Amino acid sequence: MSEKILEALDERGYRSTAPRRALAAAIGDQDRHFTAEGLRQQLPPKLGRATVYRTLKILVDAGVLCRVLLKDGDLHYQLSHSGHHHHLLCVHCGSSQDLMGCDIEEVLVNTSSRHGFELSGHWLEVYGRCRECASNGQAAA
Amino acid sequence: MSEKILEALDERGYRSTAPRRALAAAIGDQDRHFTAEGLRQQLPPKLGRATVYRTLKILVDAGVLCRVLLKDGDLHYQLSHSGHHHHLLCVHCGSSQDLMGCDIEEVLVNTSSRHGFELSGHWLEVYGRCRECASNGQAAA
DNA sequence: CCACAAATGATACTCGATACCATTATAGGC
DNA sequence: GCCTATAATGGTATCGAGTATCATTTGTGG
Repeated sequence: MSEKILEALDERGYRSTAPRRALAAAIGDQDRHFTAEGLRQQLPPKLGRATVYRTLKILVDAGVLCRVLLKDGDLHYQLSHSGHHHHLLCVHCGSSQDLMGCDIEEVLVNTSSRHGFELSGHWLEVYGRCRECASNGQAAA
Repeated sequence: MSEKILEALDERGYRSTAPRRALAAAIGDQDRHFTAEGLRQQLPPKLGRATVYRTLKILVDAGVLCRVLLKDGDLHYQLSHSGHHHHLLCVHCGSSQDLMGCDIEEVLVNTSSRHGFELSGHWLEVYGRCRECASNGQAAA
C-alpha cells in the first residue's frame, strides 16, 4: 500500500524523501480514518508538523487520500478509492465503508435542474450504524 | 424576521437581552450565509465574541439557523427552514437556495441497507451554478 | 423594587492548520 | 561518484475559529 502512495508522489514529480516514506508507511498502516495529529503521533517526533500537513494536502490533491467529515465536525482522512464515492460512517464504532455507486447523482441532477441549478458537484456523508453494531447492541445508540 | 428569532429564544426560556436583540436584527439583515466573525463585524465591538458564538449555537440548536459547509471547507450559517433540507450553493456568486424535498433519503436507505447499514442521518451540500450565473456567464467557471 | 439567576464580555486558552525561512537532502548533469 | 541547483524539511511563530473562566452586569418573577 505504501508503495502505491509513493508511486503517486513520484508520478507527480515529487521527490522521494525519508519523511515521505515514513508517512506513506504510516498511512498504509491505518485501518480507519485518521487525523493529521493522530498520524503524527505514530511517527518519529522529529518529523515536523508542517511536513505532515503538507504531505496530506498533496495526497488529497493527488486523489490518494480523501477527507471525511465526522458527525461532530472533525475532519479525518482515509485512503481513497479512485473515482467519486461516499462514506457510510458508523457513529457507534467509528468504522467507515465506501459507497461506490453514487446513485444519488441522478436524483440530484433532476432536483437541481428544477431549480435552474447547474450541478457541478456535491459533498455527502452518511451516518448510521454498521452491520456489526446494529446487530450487537440492539438498543439504539 | 428578527422577531421570529427572538420568539424562538423566548419560547425556549432564554431571556431577552440587548445583545440578543442586536444579534437577531443583524441576522435578519443577512441576505446570504454568513460566518460568526463576519456577523460580529457588523455589530458594536462592545458585543463580545463569546456572546456571538453562544447565541449562534443556541439558534442552531433551536433550528432557527443551520450550518452550511462551503466547498472550501468554511463553515457558514444561514436562516433555516424548519425540517430537513439541503442547500444548492452557487460556487460563482455565493448564493444559496434551499432544497426542500429531500428525495435522496429514499435512495440512501436502499443503498445503505444493501451494505447492512442502519441509516441515522446524512449531511449533503450541493455545489454548482445558480440560474442567473449559469445564463449570464456562459463560459463555465 | 429586590434578590437571585442568567447573561455578558474581557481575557486567556486550546487546537488545527499555515507562514516563514535557515538548513538539509535529493536528483540529474557531468 | 561528485557537485550544484532546487525541492523539501522542520523548528518557530503565527493565525483563526472556537471555548473556558469568571467577575460584573442585567433581566425577571415575586
